[in-house]
This record gives sequence, structure tokens and C-alpha cells, in this order.
Amino acid sequence: MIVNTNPIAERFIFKSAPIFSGLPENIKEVFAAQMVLKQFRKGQNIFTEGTYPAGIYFIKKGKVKKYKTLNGGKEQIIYLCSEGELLGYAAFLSEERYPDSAAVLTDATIGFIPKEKLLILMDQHDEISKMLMKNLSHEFGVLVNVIATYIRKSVRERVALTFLILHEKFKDNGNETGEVLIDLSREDFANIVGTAVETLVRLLHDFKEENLIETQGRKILIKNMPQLLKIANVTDAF
Amino acid sequence: MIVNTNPIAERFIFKSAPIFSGLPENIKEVFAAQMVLKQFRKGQNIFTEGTYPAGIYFIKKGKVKKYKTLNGGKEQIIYLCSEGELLGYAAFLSEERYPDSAAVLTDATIGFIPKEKLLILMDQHDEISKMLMKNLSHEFGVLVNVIATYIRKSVRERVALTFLILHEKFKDNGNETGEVLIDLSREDFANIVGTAVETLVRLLHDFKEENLIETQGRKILIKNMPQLLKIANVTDAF
DNA sequence: GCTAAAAAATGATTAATGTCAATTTTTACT
DNA sequence: AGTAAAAATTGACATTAATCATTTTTTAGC
Repeated sequence: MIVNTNPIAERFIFKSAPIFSGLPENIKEVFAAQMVLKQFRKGQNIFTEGTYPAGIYFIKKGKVKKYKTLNGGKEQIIYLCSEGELLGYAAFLSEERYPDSAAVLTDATIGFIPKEKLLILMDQHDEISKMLMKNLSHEFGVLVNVIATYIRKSVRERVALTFLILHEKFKDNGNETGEVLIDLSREDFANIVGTAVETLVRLLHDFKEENLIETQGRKILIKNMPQLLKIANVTDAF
Repeated sequence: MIVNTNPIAERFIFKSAPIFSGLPENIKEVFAAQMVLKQFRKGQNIFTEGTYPAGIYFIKKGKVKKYKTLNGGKEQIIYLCSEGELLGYAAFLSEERYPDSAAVLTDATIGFIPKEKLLILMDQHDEISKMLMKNLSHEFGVLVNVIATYIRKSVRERVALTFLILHEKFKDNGNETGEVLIDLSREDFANIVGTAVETLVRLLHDFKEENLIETQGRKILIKNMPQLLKIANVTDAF
């Protein structure tokens, strides 16, 4: 597997390492024992904005988009999650409604831990609370970077930055030369960037002409991530 | 004091109630005892993005902007904090650099708790860890709403929404009829909205013509918050 | 209260991005 | 492989918002 080579990446990515990696074996087992696994089909929703959490979710396999539907039908993807990430725990911890929805992008295996059980686990094992706290606070910093970047940068810069995130999320699709293949609809891509599909397509066209990417049907091959990163112009992210 | 009348407000506001309000008296005292108070002059920085936290801060008195400086010199204000709020605790908890800076907008009194002491307090009093967790997770949900809203809505909608936040932050400047007086530079206002000062000024002009606000020098009187809220069009926030 | 400096406001123009309509390509299914 | 539906792409145009230049107003210090 190709390792995350760029320190900037972690300022925009929730977690490169699986969430449990820091926990002692016995805790991992306790956690796994409480988890109910469920299969989801491509496109299916895991939870929906405005409802209250009944527990938290863990991505065992697959990719998930966290998104928000806006008045007027537009969608904004807040974040792409992949294997090893927890879902919906901020709303669980705040005891508030989900601010966003989660839907699987590919067929997926999702673990569920009901809140009653999780509360007991947190009470019994301080490490679990600490892990949640550590993750949440990291993700908080990521959102701060996302806000500043997405509000103030041009769409071209945002598309380039989005490639950094996608590069990370799809790196298991990497080939020997380090090129990564992205499999994502233009609509979802545009909804991450926060732009119209047509605008995204035009920028992809530009990047293709500049030899930074290649397209194979809807799939996109990242050919020159360093240059894309230069275009993203994100040395202001900490 | 005028109470927050709008349920939408809390989806965009970190905390209306002072952070300690839920804690038992004895914990409040312990916390207060560890706090070193310091005076800050208008414009002074409390901490700077890219550095590591030495502890956390508490706003005893005054208003603080949390902002990020972007390549090219632009500034994006992430959030306005006021009396009773904690600062810099996400970076403290994640043990990472501050993603943003904090500067006082008015002369202010800020409490500081060094990290060594805070770690001991958290260890001794579970309520403190829980309080931090609860706050952070709430703020996380707020940032999700902010992202979707500020990326996808027009500047006019964002200005209207910003009035909701300012209404809350400046409500101690309210008069008998519920109108609230905002005292903030156009530049800071524009940096919250994420737009150019000129664009902001033009929109303020429009709102004035529509009788939603009045200006008194740089100060702005909110006259019709309900209508501004309609313009903001944020019934999509949970 | 007067004055210089800073901030706010206005005007003209340009650039970026969104929208709508039409066409081409790809995908999924038989 | 053939075909209908969905997705991607392209083109023309409208709209929004940024930028630059200038004027007016406000603020802070004497």
C-alpha cells in the first residue's frame, strides 16, 4: 500500500490510520464483540440528517459519503469516509440530531454499536472515550481547514485539493508508478468541491490538457499529484 | 438579557449558555482556581495558527475572533467567540497545532489554564472531560452546518445568516424592542461571510433599503431579524 | 472643534461560475 | 453484441461576485 507522502494531506483527512489502531488488543475485542454487522447496497442510506442517533457506525468495508441536502435540492458532501472510520459519533456525543446524512458509495459492510452498549463501554474503558475525543478533536481541526479553504479558494484550487483527498481515499487503487485511479461520479465529485457538475467537468478537461490527470470513462487517473497540490495552494493549512 | 428565540440559531452558534453552566459548583471552583487571568488589548493575538497549544483559554470578558490567514493575505473568520466560551481546546485535545489564530476584537480578560494542570483536572474530575466532549461534539455539528451553508449559498444569503450569528453574539447590545446593535468593522464582517468588503457593503446597502437594518456610522442596528432569517433560507440546518 | 488617517461607500469593469439546452459517450441490461 | 437509459461533455449565455479606482464619511488624536 502506498503511504501518505504529504503532511498537508492529514490536515484535510480525517484519519489515515484505522481508528482502532491505537487501542490495546483487549479493547478492540470488546468493541468488536458489541458490533452488529450489516450489509448495505450502493446508494443506500445509513442515517439521515435531522434524526437522532441510535448508536454509532463503523465502516468495515466500503466507502461512505457524509452529505447534507440543502433547500433547493443541492447536496454538499462534507466528507468521504472509508474503511476503518467511525460514523455518526459526534451527534451521539452531543446528544443532538445528525447534521448530515450518510450513504454508501459502494456495497459496504457496516458495523453498528447501539448507544446503550457504547455508553457502558465508554464507562468501563477509559481508552474508548479518549480515542473518541482524540479523533473528534482531530476532525474538528480538519473542518476548520476545510471551511477556510472551501470558502475562500477558487473552484480550480478546490478541485485540485479534492484530488489530494481522493488520492488518499482511493490509494488502494494505486498502480506501481504511484498513479491512483478514482472511481466516483462527476456529480459526487462536484458535490465535494461545492460546484456545478459542468464547471467541474470543464476543470477536469483543463487538468487533462495540462497532463495532470487522465480519464478512462468516468474513472480518473491521477498522474501528477505534486503539481495538483501546487495548484491547490494549501500551504496555509495547519 | 434577551434569550435566543430561534432554534435555527443554535445550529450555527457554538454555545449560547456559558460553558460552565452545567458543571457542579465545586468543579467550577476548581477550574477557576487554576485559571490565570490576563488582559488583552483590542487587536492582540491570543494564539497563532501553526503553533502548539500550551493550554486552553477561557473568555472571561470580551469578544474574540478565531480566524485563519490564507495564502495571498486573505483572512477567513471561522467563528466569533464571546464571554463564557473556551478557546483552543480542540487543538489541545488532538495534540496538534492550532489550525487557526485567535485575536481579541475588544479589550478582553482571558483566563489561561496550562496543559499540565488541565490534564490533572481532567483526570481527577470526569465531569470536565465530559463537558469538553459535549462541547466539542456540539461545535462539530455547527461546523458541518457552516460548511454546507457557506460553500453552497449566495453571498446575500450568507450575509443574512451572519446577522443571525451577530444577533446572538451582540444581544447584550439589545434595546427594549428587541433590536440589536452590531459593532464590528466591515472588514471583519466580510471575513466572516467570506466575501470582499465592497460586496458586503453593497448588500448592507440593499438590506437598508429593504428596511431590515439601519446603520449608525459603522454600527448596524438589526431591525427585522425574522425577515433576514427568511432570506438566509436555512431551514436545511439541523 | 479641527485635522489627518482610516474606514466605508460608490462606480466601472472584469473575471469566475452557474444555468439551461443540446449532444455525445458510457453503462447496464437483455 | 444491441439498445435504452443514465452520465458526461460541450456550447451559449446570464449572473454573481471580485477587483481596481475614486470619493465620501467616520474616527481618533491634538
